[in-house]
Amino acid sequence: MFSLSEENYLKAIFHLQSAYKSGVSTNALAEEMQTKASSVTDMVKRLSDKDLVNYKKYQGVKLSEAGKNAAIEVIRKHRLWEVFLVDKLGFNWDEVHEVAEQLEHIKSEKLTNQLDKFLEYPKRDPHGDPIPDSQGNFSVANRVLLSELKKGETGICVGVKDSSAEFLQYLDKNKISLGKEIYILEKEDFDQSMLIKMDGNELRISNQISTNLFIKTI
Amino acid sequence: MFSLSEENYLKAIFHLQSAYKSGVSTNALAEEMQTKASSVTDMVKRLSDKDLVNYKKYQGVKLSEAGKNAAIEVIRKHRLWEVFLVDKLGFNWDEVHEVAEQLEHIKSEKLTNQLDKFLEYPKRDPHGDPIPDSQGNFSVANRVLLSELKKGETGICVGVKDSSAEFLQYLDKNKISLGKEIYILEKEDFDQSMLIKMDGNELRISNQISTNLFIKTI
DNA sequence: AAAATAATTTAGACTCATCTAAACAATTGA
DNA sequence: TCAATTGTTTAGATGAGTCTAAATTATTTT
Repeated sequence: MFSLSEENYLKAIFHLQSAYKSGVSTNALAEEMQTKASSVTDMVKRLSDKDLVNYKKYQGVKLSEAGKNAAIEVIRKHRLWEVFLVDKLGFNWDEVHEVAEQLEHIKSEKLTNQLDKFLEYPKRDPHGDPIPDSQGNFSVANRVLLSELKKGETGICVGVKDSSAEFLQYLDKNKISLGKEIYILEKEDFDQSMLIKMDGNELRISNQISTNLFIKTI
Repeated sequence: MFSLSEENYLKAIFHLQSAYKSGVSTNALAEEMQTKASSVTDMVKRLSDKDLVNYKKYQGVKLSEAGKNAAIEVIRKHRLWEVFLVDKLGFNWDEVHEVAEQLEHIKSEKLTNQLDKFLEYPKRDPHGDPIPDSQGNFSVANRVLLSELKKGETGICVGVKDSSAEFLQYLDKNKISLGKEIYILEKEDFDQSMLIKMDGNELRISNQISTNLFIKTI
């Protein structure tokens, strides 16, 4: 079994690793964990002693197979609990993160698997992220950022990259939600903003927004 | 907010306090917490500094109003999660304790109250213990131990005093569950064992069993 | 390629929660 | 009542996880 802190580090390394496709640097991990580089070095050594990561001084850190499995298990629990909170307890998608951050550390295989069953084996969490199954397998999404679409193209909103409450509330306010069809009317060259059509209405979207919305093209 | 360890101490003091109706001794608390007396003294001092307990050297410890409220909140969460595990996730009543011990520390008022609502405001947990409402109020049960009934009396099984897996499994094996009607056919003077009638069948019950089953007389 | 800068690690300290061993206080009983 | 026993507290140490400040290594710049 791993400590709460160890699990959080493994999760953070997993996320950074898939974002940067290489060894994760101490500073990047410190930034992600909201802590100091020296604390990261200490923890990374402990994780290395437990063979959860491969670490060589000054060369960043990578998850071992065991570390990766542990990280995926935590992510599975996090996303299942998010589905529970939204679907069963009536939470909004911008309210679930902190609570799921706590629930993801509950240790009981039976709990996780029964929850999965109770929720009818959901494939994605409320933000469109894939949920690993009990074997740790999950679909790597066939999706692109809205910012990559060109004028005249259409896509369906399938996920968010930033799942901060602020961004999600912005989306709520503009009635943008998963499953919505979006058509690109115009795209400005100088600031990358776009004019989109959704539900028959026109809406202007900044680059900051379009680079945080995942789209499935149709 | 309180730490996991602080919450566990508050809960333990609450349970011992209502059992012994006076200040809780260091050794009793050490026994309940499965730790050493010196560790208890340390923690009790910290709780006292935070005004969660009243403590004077060598005179045991009592919960303050704030400490009592915190303890009740933890107990409320513990029992609500137990209901969730049994009613929604199909756990047996002997499997819920350790998981609920973890879930009871999740901090989110909204979560607790929405869970309560989702479960339709249950009054008792799977072991028959009362669940405090969001104001901390709960019915102090009008119940007696089975061992207190006399020959010829009848009662309904409403709770267990010992909720260890071993005891609960014994009850399962003998088809004793909450709601069952029990009639006392015989009571032995020398060992306090009793012959009971339940579901039309006769069953011999040792004193150890009858002192751990709560009954409502009818 | 040496100097400046940035990234990383080490050293030493802190808090929380625990422990053992020793000291001290309270209770019991001869 | 005073000695023995039991209960409780203190002193000092430990491990996890964190911090600051200083030292070390890597990378960039000139």
